[in-house]
Amino acid sequence: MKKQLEKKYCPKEVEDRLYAFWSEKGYFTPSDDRKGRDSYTIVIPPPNITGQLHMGHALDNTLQDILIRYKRMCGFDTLWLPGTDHASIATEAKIVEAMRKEGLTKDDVGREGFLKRAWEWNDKFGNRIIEQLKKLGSSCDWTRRRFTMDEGCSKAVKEVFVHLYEKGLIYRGKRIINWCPHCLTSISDAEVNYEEQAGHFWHIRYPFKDGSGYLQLATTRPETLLGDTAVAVNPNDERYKAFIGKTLVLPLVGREIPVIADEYVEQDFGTGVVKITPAHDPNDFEVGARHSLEIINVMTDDARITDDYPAYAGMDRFEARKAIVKDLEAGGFLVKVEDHAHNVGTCYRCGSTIEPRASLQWFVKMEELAKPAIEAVRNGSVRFVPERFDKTYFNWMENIRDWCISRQLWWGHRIPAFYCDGCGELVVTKEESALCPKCGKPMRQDPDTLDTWFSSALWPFSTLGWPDDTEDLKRFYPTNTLVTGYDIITFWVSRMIFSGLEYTGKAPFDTVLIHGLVRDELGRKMSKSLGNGIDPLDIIDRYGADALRFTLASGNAPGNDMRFTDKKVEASRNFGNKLWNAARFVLMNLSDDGFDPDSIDVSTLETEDKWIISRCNSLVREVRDNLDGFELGVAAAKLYDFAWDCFCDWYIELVKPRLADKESEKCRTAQHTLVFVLSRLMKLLHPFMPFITEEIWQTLPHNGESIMVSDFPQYDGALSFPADEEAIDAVTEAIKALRNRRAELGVPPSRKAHLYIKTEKKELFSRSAAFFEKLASASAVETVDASFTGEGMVQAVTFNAVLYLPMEELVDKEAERARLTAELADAESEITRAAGKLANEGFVARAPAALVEAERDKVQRFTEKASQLRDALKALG
RNA sequence: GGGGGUUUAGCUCAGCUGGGAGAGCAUCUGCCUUACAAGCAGGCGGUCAUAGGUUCGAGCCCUAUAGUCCCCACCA
Repeated sequence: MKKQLEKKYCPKEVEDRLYAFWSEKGYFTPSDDRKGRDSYTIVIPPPNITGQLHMGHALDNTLQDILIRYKRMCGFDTLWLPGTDHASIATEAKIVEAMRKEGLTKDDVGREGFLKRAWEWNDKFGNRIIEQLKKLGSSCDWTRRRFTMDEGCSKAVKEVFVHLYEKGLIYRGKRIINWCPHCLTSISDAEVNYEEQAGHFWHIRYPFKDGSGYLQLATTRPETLLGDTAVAVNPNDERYKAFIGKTLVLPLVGREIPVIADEYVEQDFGTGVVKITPAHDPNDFEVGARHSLEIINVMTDDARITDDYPAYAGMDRFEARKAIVKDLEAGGFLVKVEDHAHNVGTCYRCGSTIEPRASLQWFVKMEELAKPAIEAVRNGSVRFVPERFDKTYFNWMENIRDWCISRQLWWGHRIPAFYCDGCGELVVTKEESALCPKCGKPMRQDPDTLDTWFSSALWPFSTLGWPDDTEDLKRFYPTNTLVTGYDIITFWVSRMIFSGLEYTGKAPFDTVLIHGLVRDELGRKMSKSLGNGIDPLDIIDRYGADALRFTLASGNAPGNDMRFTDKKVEASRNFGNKLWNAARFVLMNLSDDGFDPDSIDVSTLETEDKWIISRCNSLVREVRDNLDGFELGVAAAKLYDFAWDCFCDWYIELVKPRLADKESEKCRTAQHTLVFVLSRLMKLLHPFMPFITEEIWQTLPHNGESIMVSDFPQYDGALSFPADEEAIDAVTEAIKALRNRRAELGVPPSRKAHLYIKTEKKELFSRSAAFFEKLASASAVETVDASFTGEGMVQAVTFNAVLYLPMEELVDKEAERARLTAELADAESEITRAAGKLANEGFVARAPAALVEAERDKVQRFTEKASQLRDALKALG
């Protein structure tokens, strides 16, 4: 009984059904009987619970799924561990926004109420992106799904915090941090985007207290003048040396401030005089620290002027700027205003202008942690693919600054530090609450939460049960490949590396596979504000998940950005359809289901069977090599070429005549070869296109219940037939030459012609007569002796084959002469080129012997060819 | 200011450790050849950004220049 497939492949009918099938069978979960084997583990870069699947996720997860499916089929104890990230600031912002629509603020609902809403949000939306990942075909072990705020991850976070604190690597200190007056939290340096804005330089005079004149300086932010506690000049600046140590009176405020000397001031820039506002500028803060200056904060959390300056109190910083400039002008302090473009830091979440602000925050001391992390990459324990990204990494790690980990947010891991309001004692503990060790009173927990990346940094091991010494940790840690975009090497990858080394003593993975960004058709970054994002789910809906996956996996090199166009997906969809139809062909020609798809009796094979099997065998080796080397795009291209060109366009066509006689042994061998090769091809393609390959494989004769858990093909020396490969290559070359010639002459395929072939491999060509009849419109094929001459000469190079195609269309002797003359010229130039190389002593002496031999062979063949052409010209008269 | 990518066919891009330039799309010409028109056959199209250098031999390695994109730092 023959199974039949629909004429066109329809992904929608297949994908959900197969995904459910795999899932029910439990294939995604590492099976117990593989325990003890070499493990292969990937942890997913956890998507934000606020997120929707975008092309970046689609790419990232396609690559991971290809690797994990490949390794699973290779027999590894394979785990792909999924989960989500609580994404503190992003989620909190969304919830605040949702509450705003209800007319509520955070303070209205309180911390408990807010967190309740946040957890509800997670329940409601945290699943969304997980379900979307399934649509892509992701073979994650959902039974091990984790969340950065679940109990285990939270335990790991506390463990690490306490560990680092006790080691002296976490400290609390007053520093300048980036403050977002809209989100009302500190944000890390990495979360600040700089954009150039048109601004001004206000030149202001600061008078000396003793009335002996003034110093002139320039500022882009006159409102910070309220917090000035010094004015600085370069100690080597001859213009100002005399003023160092004198006292100035701060305009509008009246505060007496000193003139100090600091190397930080550049003499050439502006007037060479700088106002110092330690509370509102990172550089000024450093200067202030060096000179023990007072730190005066002049702004509230939401960037309004504090009540300490009644004239401006309550004004927003930009209003205050106007007011202050106006007052400076009125007071005669303002000298001039210049236009000045400068970079302004903005919040990556909301775009508000960042206010640098001195405040009390928690920091991780990075220098000591960074050293082993740098070493791990330098000595190869962790490898970036492509390699060049280690430079990005080194650049960041070698210039690392302390990491501000406290956030003034509620959604996140609360800092496990407790204060005693009575005596000011500080306790850091893993416990839920604490009593003051000095006065015994209940302590108050720090209200702040940790940077999202603090928990993400622990992801490769916290998800496997660390700090407990769990079975999973032993079985799957360290993980193997981390797949992510180059945009988060510094945020995330670097932090996982130092964390893994510090807490587990091992690098968390051995390879970091970096991919680029998916851009739109015009090469622009996909973004919400541009509205140019392409929804992967929409693409899946229109073309199928396999088409999307194949598109993302092919046509670009690791680490490079790619442009996404519907055209590319169409090409992939067409490829899927091609496979589908190849399978239909094989099935409709299958006379029984008894063929073993996994082995074949080599002794029964015809030359063309050996040709395709041998080609397929080389393909197996190459694809394995490419996948092992993370060259997924190269592997995809080879599979595409083999499937379309070798298998469909040649092998199937070559074998069609044999399939006509269902009773013959040759037919059965062809059927078996078709099944054998197609089945192997499906396995090789399965990591890339899991759905269609499973569907086809299931329909073909098969061993086992799913391609997903079948064995990935292995190179087999017994399936290598170089002589047969060369033979069929010679035949196809001749066929192409004939087709070419016929097309040039405009002869329709219906016009058959008698073919004479002169060759040193008579047996091969006469045996191949059917191929020439089927594929080169020959009416009959006759092999002839070397003495034969005739009209319509067509040449192939291999085996000195010369084909004669006598046709009425050739009567134009002049045209024929011109063509032969041109071919002769080509042949002669080939001879000249090769002979020239051989005449080069350096080449003969230093090039590999095989290469030299090949050139000699060429000279011989083309000499032969040229001689044939001359004969043909002579015969033409 | 520091670092990195990229420049190959009309378009989008491959080209792994140097050994005669490839694919898809587009375009042109012929084909419904009983798996596939989402297809088949054939063609057109490239001084591999520029200038030097190393080498018997360079798209690939080195140096410089130009265009373009990105990352990091951030000048009051």
